Amino acid sequence: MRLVIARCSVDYVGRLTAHLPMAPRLVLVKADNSVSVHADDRAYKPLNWMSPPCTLKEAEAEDGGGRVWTVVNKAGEKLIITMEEVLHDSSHELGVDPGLIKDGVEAHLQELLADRMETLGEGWSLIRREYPTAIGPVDILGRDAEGGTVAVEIKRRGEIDGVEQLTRYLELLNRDPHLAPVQGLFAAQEIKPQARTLATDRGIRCVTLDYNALRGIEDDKLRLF
Amino acid sequence: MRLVIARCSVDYVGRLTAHLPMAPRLVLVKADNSVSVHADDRAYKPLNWMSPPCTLKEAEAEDGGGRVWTVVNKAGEKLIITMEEVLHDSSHELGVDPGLIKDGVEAHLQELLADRMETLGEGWSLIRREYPTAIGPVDILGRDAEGGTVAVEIKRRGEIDGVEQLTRYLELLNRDPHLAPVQGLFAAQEIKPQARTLATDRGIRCVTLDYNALRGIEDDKLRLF
DNA sequence: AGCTAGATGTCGGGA
DNA sequence: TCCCGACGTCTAGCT
Repeated sequence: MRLVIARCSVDYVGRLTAHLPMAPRLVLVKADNSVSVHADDRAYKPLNWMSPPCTLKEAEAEDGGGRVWTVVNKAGEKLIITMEEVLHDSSHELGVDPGLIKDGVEAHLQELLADRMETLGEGWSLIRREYPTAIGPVDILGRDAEGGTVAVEIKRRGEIDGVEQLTRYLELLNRDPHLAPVQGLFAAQEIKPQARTLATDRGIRCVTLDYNALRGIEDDKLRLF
Repeated sequence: MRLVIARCSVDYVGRLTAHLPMAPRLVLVKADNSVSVHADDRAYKPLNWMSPPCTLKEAEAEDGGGRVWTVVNKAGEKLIITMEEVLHDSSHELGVDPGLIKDGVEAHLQELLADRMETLGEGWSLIRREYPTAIGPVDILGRDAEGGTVAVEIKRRGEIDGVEQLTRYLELLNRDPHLAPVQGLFAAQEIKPQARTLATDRGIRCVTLDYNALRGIEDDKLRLF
């Protein structure tokens, strides 16, 4: 990891064309040769960057007044950094990162729900997770107390495109005489009003999930063993 | 801008729960108090971060063996960084960035197409760009050679949600007796197979755009003046 | 390698 | 403020 603070201008030519006028910025070079240019605001997003795999070439400017970095990737996208004045330049060995452990994403919600179908409806049971269809897998396919089929779409945040997605699945599943009629259920930790309206209009039931409660139930289960 | 290289562990509790085991990393603190934690790979995305506005509190660890940073935002999301060993710590004044100048984005495609409706179909003409409807503006509304109305949705990459969007517009526009029947056209530099299938199934024609060719035509036009 | 769907998406514009 | 669509989306997982 190399940290350079420099007055620089930046040009990117690739999927679009972009230019940054001369100003002091942080230029970050990582072990994989990737480069990012940061201003002194916004945590997440660099002003400009080149993702790996890419190559970095460092050269003196023609007028001798600074350095020019040229970063190129396979697709021919190019990032050119012209440094007028270098204020800081240090390198550090970090090694490979052990990586991030996440909890609470959609995949996890799906696991929890599949284990506790009865939180969706009394007497409901699981047929299978990731039920395959021609247009992609349905998050959960289940059976209600009367033996009817239920297709469940799970989102962390329920928005219109999630309802559209479920609608497409339902249309397809309802063509299968073994399954039809298939009921739709839209489950999310938070459902946007527009999504709820659209779902209700299409006869799709909405359920908001309490992740902590679900996890709590799971924790209780684990505590029994 | 403050640059810290440290052996640290990180915990995030907010929209999800995430944990990073103790390892050497870059911790970046920007002038707006935002914090990001970077490993030595991937240019774009930090392992963990807190977006502004947020507050940063620095304290000694209870056992005196290091520092603990607590970053909190309005929503109560929390990022906790425990530093066991600080390998580098420097601060730099950068000032406000003059900002990025972009060119060649999506809006440009729309401009180009509006100017060259005949590339979409022989004898086609423009009614207007950003034609307003109750659910948002249609990218281009035009007329075909027979005087029929055409709604055009433009994307750089054509995917399913773009087809859904156009479908909603068409449904609405077709309720207007002055416009109906309205034909749909899905135009993009690249159209994904699933999107093409869905569009075709709904009677929406697909067109792939050649940005360079369109721009070339425009350049030729300019060269006349 | 190509494709699909998820994301702590982030970011900007308009109602 | 919320809502919605664009983004050099990025990224992981699967065919």
